[in-house]
Amino acid sequence: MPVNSFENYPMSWTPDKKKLASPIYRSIASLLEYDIINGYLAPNIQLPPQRELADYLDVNLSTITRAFKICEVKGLIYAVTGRGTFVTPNVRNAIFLEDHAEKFHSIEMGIIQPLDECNTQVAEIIRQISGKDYLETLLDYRQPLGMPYHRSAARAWMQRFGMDVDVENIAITSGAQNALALTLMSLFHPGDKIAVDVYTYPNFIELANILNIQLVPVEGDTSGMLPENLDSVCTMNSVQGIYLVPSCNNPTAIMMGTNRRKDIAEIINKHKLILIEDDIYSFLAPPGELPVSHFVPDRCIYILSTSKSLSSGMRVAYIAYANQFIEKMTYGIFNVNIKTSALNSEVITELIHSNIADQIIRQKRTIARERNKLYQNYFRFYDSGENPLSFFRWLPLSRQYSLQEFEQSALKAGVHVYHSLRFLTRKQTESQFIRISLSSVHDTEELNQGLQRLQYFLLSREHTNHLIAPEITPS
Amino acid sequence: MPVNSFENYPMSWTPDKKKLASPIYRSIASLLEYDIINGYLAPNIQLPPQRELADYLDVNLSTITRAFKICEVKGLIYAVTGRGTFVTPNVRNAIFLEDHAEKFHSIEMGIIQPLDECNTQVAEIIRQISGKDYLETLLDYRQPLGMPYHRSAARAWMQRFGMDVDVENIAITSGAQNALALTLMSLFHPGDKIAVDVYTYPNFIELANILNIQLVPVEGDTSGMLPENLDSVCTMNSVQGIYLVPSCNNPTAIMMGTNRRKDIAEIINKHKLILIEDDIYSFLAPPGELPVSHFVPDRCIYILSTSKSLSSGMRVAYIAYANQFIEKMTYGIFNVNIKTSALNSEVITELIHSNIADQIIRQKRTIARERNKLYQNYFRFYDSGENPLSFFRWLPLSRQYSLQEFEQSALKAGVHVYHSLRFLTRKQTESQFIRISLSSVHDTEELNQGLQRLQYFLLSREHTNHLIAPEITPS
DNA sequence: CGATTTGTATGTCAACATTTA
DNA sequence: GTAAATGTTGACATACAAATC
Repeated sequence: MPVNSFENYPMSWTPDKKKLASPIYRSIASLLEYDIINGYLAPNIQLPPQRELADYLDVNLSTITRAFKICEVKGLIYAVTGRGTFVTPNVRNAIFLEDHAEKFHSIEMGIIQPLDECNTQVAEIIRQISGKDYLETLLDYRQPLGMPYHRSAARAWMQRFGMDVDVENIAITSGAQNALALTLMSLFHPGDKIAVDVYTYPNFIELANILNIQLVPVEGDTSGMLPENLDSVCTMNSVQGIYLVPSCNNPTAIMMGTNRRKDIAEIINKHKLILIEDDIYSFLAPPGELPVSHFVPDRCIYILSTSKSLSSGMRVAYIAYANQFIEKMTYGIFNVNIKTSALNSEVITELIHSNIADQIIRQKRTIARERNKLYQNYFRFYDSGENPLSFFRWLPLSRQYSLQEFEQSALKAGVHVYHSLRFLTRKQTESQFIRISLSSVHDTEELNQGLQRLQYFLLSREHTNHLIAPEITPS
Repeated sequence: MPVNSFENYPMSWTPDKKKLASPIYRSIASLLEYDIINGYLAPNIQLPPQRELADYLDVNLSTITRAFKICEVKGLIYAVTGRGTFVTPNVRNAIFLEDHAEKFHSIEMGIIQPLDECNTQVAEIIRQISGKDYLETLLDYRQPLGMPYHRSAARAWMQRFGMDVDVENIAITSGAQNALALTLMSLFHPGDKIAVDVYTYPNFIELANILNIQLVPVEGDTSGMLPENLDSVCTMNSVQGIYLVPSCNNPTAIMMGTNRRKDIAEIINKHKLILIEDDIYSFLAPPGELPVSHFVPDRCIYILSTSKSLSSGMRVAYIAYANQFIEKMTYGIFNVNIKTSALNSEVITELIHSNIADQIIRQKRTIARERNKLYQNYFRFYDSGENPLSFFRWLPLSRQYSLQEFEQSALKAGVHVYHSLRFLTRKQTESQFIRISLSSVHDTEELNQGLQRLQYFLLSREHTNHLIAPEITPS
């Protein structure tokens, strides 16, 4: 091979050799960072192979590797063995709850709002509480884990979803995301590995990134993550934990059946994993289904948010933890939150005690059923294992798009949806999907319009004959 | 040098050579971690020099260095060039807000409650808000950083304390501890170093521990941290950040004067540090004092909690960040909290707009003045630079005690106070102190009794003639 | 499917910096 | 104040692993 290949095929980046100072690797990293930040290197452009650059600069290959590593950690570039190193396009996959849709007069089917129309009942409860004479006792600093009365309500609410633990193993947190953050901080270390579904909740991906925890994707089937695959992944990888959303995986809407839950639990025991079970959609699952945590009571963290089921604005989630984690979780809660506002927690407690919580859930299930029926007028469910009441649906695309290009075009076509790359924990990407939220539109009429627009948009884009929705029934 | 020196002086740790598998450095790190976690290596014990261990295991010196680095990042060991490597003592110093005092019929002068008697006014505001017809709009999922209206109120409140930034640079968080957690997660990496006062806020110490961020203590004087020392520490250590509580350092009560603030700011600029300014006690500082952040607007994180100043139960803090941090902090807030409850934020906003906030602060300052006056009937201020309105005081002890023994004895003698070791960020401990909270007792009468008990207790313990409070004036 | 390209991981060596005697 | 002890850093060589053609 010619040593001077870069003379024939000029390199995309040729740093000035004279500018190199000791330490060389830092020097190279700074030059690269400068050129990327100032736009001399366009997004997605391929950098020269490390060996070529090493040759060109007369330094060792590893020195380039180290320089690139610095920039990779900063998120400026990404590298794939065998393919090359590329400048990162400026996207992160966290989903923000801004109304992208409004800006374009688009219909919101991207983010997942929890049918906030039920908030009238919550407002009513707040009014009631504010009239109580014990109001002031909710305003102080004590009880970092939650007031005993509130933790009892949490226990009762958990029991309703098949999770039965002692009050000592329960705490109140400021929402599910907060509970996840606490859990990762308290029980895991940087570099630890957690098994996840191939497609999983993007904010969990982001959180793991921030805390330098590695996610190991595990393939699944119609019933969710495959026990055999989890087993082999753990055998090869020294995995410490597993994250599951069994009632309705976000984004695939897959619901884990009882047998699969037991099988997964067995592998969790075998490899002594810490189970992080995010049961935020338990209220959409068939009543009576037991959580995976039920089968591994000694190694579970069970998170039951009330944001989707009852009220998003209150920011209250319940978390249950196995005995072995009590101390660490207590410290974690204290060191991240000090505590969760008892006023908010009281509101949820009252909802539960007054049975309004049950009403709200029934209401939400009814609306979800309607909307899913409407969805099926346009597209069919992708997988037989999907939760039929899911707030979102998963639709395959017939060919490959770029995330940004696809979402932007859809937005211009009047619908806000999310592309599957936002949820992907693996590098490779064979098939592509979109996630369609059914719960953020204001009413059925708007949903109908959104689905129509989406169908039209897809028909125009997916110009292969292999159509995504073979049995489209125009409304 | 004899190669077999470890035969003469047996090494404190002799891992089994046969257990080494490839990769060697990871293998060694695991063995070490195992032995520390299972107690085979006592805290503070010195490990063999890296060279000895390399000799003993027949591996390269750098291989040991790498193995040790892994354990150091995990916080298991710490190393000092020229001195050696040691097992980290795993003291947890977080202070829990449980009522230790009640159990012993003791008077609470340990934890720092924020004079919660002002909560009647807060309760009144909650009642008002619950009657408003916009209540429901506070209950949804949007606006992760806070509603624009709330962020404007935050801006106004910050301006009152000398911090003037744009609304775009402000967010609402769920309390100061939460803001600190977000900041450390978003802007720092495991292994990074942050300069702190020798004695500092214990929950910050704990948080740094959890996130594997190292704290580097910097000596101070009557006016707080010394710029020269900060400078030299940064020159030697590659420090990335600095944490300050300038209005009233917890636990020393030291208040940083204007000139010192400017001088520290200069060093922050010189070393390009990230300033984390925790201005929770700004309402106790002389009006008109400018935050340190004011002098380093491009590298500051300014945290203004309302827990101590207005209402602890609402869990609302305001955070301002320099332009360069906007993106990272936004992601951090979203990934840890999703958002802070708008209901709580609305309560604080209303307190600010209705001027009740000002009233509360005036009230708290008056009570603090009284209580400090009472304190001076028993003990004198330790340092001339202390904030005279501080919610807590700092009292030197004349000899060395063990933390637990001292606090327990005091509890039995009827007072709950905290020993200085809880706040210490350095290993060595020459002088000892106690922190005395003045703001958690119910009234002046109770404080009087508590101080009396404490004085009596100290007189009986500090049986050297060199008394801590030479000019005690019995009440 | 096997050779090639390309990035990654591990171990080694030498120079350096700080602490202590 | 110098020498010894001890941890840190930068750079390199080699073997490995994944992607591509």
